[in-house]
Amino acid sequence: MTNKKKTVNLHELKVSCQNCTLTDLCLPHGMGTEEMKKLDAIVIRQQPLQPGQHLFRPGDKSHALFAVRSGALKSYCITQDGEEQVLGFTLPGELTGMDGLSGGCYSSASMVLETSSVCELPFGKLEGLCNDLPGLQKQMLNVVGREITSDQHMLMLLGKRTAEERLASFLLSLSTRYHKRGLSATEFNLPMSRQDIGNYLGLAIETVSRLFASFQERRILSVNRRQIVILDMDSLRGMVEACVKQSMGSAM
Amino acid sequence: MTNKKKTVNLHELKVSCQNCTLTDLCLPHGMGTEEMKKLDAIVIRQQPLQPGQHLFRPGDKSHALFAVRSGALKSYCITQDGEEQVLGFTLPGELTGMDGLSGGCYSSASMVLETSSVCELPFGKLEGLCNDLPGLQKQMLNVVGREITSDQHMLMLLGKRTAEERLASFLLSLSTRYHKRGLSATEFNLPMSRQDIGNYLGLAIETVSRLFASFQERRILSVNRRQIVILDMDSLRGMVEACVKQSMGSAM
DNA sequence: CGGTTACTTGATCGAGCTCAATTAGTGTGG
DNA sequence: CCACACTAATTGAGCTCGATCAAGTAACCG
Repeated sequence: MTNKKKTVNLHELKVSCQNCTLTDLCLPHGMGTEEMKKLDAIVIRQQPLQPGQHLFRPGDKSHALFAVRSGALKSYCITQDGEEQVLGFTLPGELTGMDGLSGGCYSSASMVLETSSVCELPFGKLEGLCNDLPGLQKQMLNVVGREITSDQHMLMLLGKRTAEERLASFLLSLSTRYHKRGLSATEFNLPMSRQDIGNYLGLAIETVSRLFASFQERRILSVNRRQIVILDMDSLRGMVEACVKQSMGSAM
Repeated sequence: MTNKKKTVNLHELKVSCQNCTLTDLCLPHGMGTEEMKKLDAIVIRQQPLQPGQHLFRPGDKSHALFAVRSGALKSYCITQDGEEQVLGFTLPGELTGMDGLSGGCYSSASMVLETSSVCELPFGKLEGLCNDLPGLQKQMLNVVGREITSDQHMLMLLGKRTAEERLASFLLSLSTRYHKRGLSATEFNLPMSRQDIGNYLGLAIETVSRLFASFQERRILSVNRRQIVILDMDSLRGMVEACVKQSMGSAM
């Protein structure tokens, strides 16, 4: 770590915002090269993180947003009686830590699910930069607004939808998000456990398992542990009569 | 409307941000007099609105946030199968319209529940002002962050809590919010119908009604149609083992 | 008044939870 | 390489909370 300055520099260069393939999804959406360079200057890039590691925990002094370059995170909070409540998953190109924007500390935790590479965007510097770059300020509010719309979509899901509709909606959301990222919309690996899925969707783990089995029987999915192949996208879509047409797929 | 210029001016003066009793809750929280005057200049004040009127509907081009001075609003969206999903209620001192920050249009509707007076904060002017007033920019993100935290609290409620816990949590939230506004924490009128409450909490209207009856039997509440008196606050609190300790009470 | 809407109360039923047992991966150490 | 432990996931059986269906009551309004 003390040797090889050059290697580190090369690495830094390679992962600058300009060369990142996530620009369409991440903060610098629609930015010019000059603007992106300025943003680039404030971004802190961490070493890849391992499963189980935390970006932050509830109560931690909040200091930054985090952009996921690769891997996957889950957001959750802990209820007073010690239960975990999964709030969402953050996939490449998406941001987490927005609940830290108010109150000076995070109200949720963010945990790494699979080896992930993450960019850190310090609030203070971000705010300062917003004054220079009106586009960034707009984009910040845009991203935060998407988060709100997405949360509202989840409220609808939990309030009104059956177990089957919830899982279908969840799978479609993952599919859409992976597809945006340039990956297959029909074949992907779940980065999270059944436990996490059930918790997130407000269902018992057994219900999730049974639904996967049922979808498989009906030739809608092929499921092998965490490997998912969507065989009948239309059937899934048919189950989801959502309001905010798949806005769930945005920064969650 | 064509006569009486003076009267209008007097009215305008009276309802300036400086004289508003909501400063502690609304956007200008922690602002100096000068800053508040600038904010004041961009605020549009509408005539009082009547029950049933809409501030906006899903799909409307989004142009502003709205701050409620008095009265109450409900936010909701419509699912594809025509059902209504209530997303939240906006009480005095709180903002609505944040889901319009992304995508150029509102994804939800905002409807007046009881005669309300509302301030309109145009996005464009708000953004411009953020450059002048770093405090405002911070406060904007703060308010939006609170919205996110609050939505996350609802996710937990709908995902994990029983009908009883949901209604208890809802009543405590109202109590807290009215109390902040200087009103009684124990006696208030519900601005919304049982229908709206049930819809919001993901419960059937009959369940809500039965719970009110049950709470009354147990001397926790006194309920007369929409008049609520909380008799045993501790019992209510005991039912709520929430994570983000009553952050639900913030701008919803 | 009669009609409409908001709310309450009762009776029944089922989606999904809970409890419990089984199976399939994933290391770990000898 | 295999036995062992441990966790993740599946599958089965019964039960419960809250939804649904249905009927009745109370406020409101022209």
